Amino acid sequence: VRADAQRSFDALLQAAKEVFVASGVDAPVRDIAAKAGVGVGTLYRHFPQRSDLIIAIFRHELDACALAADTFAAEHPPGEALAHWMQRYVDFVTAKHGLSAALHSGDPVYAPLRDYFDQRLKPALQMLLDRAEAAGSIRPGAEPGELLSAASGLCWGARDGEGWAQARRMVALLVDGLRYGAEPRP
Amino acid sequence: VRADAQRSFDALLQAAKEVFVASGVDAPVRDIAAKAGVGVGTLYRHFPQRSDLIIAIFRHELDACALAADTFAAEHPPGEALAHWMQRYVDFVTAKHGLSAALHSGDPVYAPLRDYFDQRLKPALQMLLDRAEAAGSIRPGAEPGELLSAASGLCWGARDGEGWAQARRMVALLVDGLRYGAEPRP
Amino acid sequence: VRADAQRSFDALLQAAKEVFVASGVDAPVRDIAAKAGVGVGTLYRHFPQRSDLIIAIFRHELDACALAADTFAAEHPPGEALAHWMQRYVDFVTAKHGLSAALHSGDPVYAPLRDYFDQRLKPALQMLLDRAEAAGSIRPGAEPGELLSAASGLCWGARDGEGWAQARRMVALLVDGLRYGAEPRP
Amino acid sequence: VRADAQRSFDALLQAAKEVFVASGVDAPVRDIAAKAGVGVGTLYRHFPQRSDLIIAIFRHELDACALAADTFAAEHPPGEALAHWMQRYVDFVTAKHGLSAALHSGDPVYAPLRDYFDQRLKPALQMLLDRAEAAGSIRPGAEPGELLSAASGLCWGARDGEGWAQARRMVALLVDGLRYGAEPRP
DNA sequence: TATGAATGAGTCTTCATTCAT
DNA sequence: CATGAATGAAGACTCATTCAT
Repeated sequence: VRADAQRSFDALLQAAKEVFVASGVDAPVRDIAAKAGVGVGTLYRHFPQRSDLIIAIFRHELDACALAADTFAAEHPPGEALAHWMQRYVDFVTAKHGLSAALHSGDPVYAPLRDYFDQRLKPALQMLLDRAEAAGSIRPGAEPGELLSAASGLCWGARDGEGWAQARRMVALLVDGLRYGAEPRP
Repeated sequence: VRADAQRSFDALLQAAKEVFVASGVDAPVRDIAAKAGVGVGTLYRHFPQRSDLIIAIFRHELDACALAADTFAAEHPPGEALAHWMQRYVDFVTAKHGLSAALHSGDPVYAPLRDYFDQRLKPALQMLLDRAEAAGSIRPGAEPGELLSAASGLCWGARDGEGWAQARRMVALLVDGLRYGAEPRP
Repeated sequence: VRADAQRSFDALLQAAKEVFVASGVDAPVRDIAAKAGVGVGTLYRHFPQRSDLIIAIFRHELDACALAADTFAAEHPPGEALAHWMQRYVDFVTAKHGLSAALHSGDPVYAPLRDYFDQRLKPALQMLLDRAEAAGSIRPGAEPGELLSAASGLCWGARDGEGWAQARRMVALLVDGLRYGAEPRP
Repeated sequence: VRADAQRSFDALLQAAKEVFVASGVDAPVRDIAAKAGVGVGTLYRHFPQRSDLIIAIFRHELDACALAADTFAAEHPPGEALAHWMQRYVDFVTAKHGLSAALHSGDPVYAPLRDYFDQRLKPALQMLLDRAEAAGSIRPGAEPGELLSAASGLCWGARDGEGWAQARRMVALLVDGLRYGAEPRP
């Protein structure tokens, strides 16, 4: 009995993703189960705690986001790579609507999640910042942790397409702030 | 009986202020009524919507913040006035714990709160933006509503002193973004 | 607003009495509320804990049982007063079907019930034991808490008249056990 | 495959024994299966009804308890044999925590169990009573069925070591009651 | 006008039982 | 035959909101 479980697991993950986007991370458990086409018992079997589900979703997409940093770094000039990745991060955060709220909640259950977040994304952004700084595209002194928090904040409440577009504009503005006062090098 | 009503009103305002700080703006209605020493019915009489209560609490300081725009405009060069006021706005938002959460929640219950917020602060910021733009301190096209939302978002989770300092740094960075690409005029 | 509450309170008490007899003290909260013709919220308002409801039902007769100790002590010789009261206690327990079950369940929900039970009946029995012991009618060292538990246990399943008679015989036997080895004094 | 089935059967019996002691006869089915190291499906195959499992366990231990009567009768004086066996009976009942509840539940599925109970234990206790009575260690007229019920009741709620000790003390007290008023014979 | 009692929908969570693998 | 995943009914509890007093 393996295929069933895997199918349920995947369905739950997918359903939770969608429901969290639509209703936030505090959405009723029953809604997620219903959307996945399984009983609530099945949800509880796979994810005893709500945070288990959140973490499962978060890790998956978070990895993809972190990996994108390398791709962008390889395919774009330093300054553009940074800007692009920040937009990519916006997509990640807005898609995971409410997950940053969980991250910031201070609840100790999310401690591992915070650690994982820092562990994966901070180095990725740090790398992009270093390259952009070395190229003189941005001024020095940017702190990756702060920028990630800030960008998350700028995505706050971005549920619809307009909110997403606004978040992208504001993050672009933030990146422009990094560019302000930079001394381009040859 | 008019004095009673006024007494209830004041007690509710004071109680809500304290409860919001302690438990956030989503605190149970009953807790607020209990702290005020009145029945929940009385609370609903004075504040039919939760947002009415929130507005009542924040109105005074929100007004003060809006008025500060004029002061800064009179006492500083356009670009600096804008930057200073944005920091002033950070102070307001971080002091009103949970306010930005309510603003961004998207919950229609808070619609009146958003309306009042926009009605007071948008014009104030618009004026500062216009002057800074006219002076060539910032590039054109900035949207006050977006900036207010963004700055609120940057204050997300800023409970302690460090969070406040970070919020100020990030808002300063955002303002630098506005400066980036501007063409200074004589 | 007093008549409503009283009406609900009484209805709940009456309903709970009937439901407990029919389905035991673990009957669904909703059943009791339904039988009383009120919402579950009303039940929780009056009786936040299930044990509060049980206590409310049993309190009156429990008090009467405790008071009987004084009466018996005044009207009978120490040894007989003890024996009589233990039979009185049997009547109380057998009449309150399910009470001892709740008392013995070990469920922390019933802790307040146990406390009240101990608070009322332990001192009453202790007094009777002290007097009987002082008179040399029973041997020393009897523990009131144990005896109450034991007598409750002996009433287990005593629903009909025969069960009641048997319970009385067994409790009498237990009291005889206390008498065994006593050294009568003048 | 026959050995597998037998192994599962035995494991389930042993596991159920332990789980019933720890959590009572209403313990989750899953716990028993888990402790036995088998799936719940296997449990249901061997014991379609919960009562089937209870009965299977009960009979085994009940036989051992009944046989102990002969052993005690052979190795101790009549009065002591009775007292000892009653304590042995306490051990049996407390070990089978909650089984007496099932026995008293009135559920017709347990009728054969009740019959078997009476058929095995009543004669055993009757024999001990007869011998003790003949020796003048106890007064005449004791009814084995009542005593068994009573002793079961005294074990009510005896989950921990202290409860067990108390049950033993109370049963000893009950036996002392039988001794009270006896006329020792040479 | 003030009160707070009443309502009941909404949520979480557990677990006996079935059945696909 | 064994497994354990899936199911979903059942029950406890909360709290925003209404309305009788």
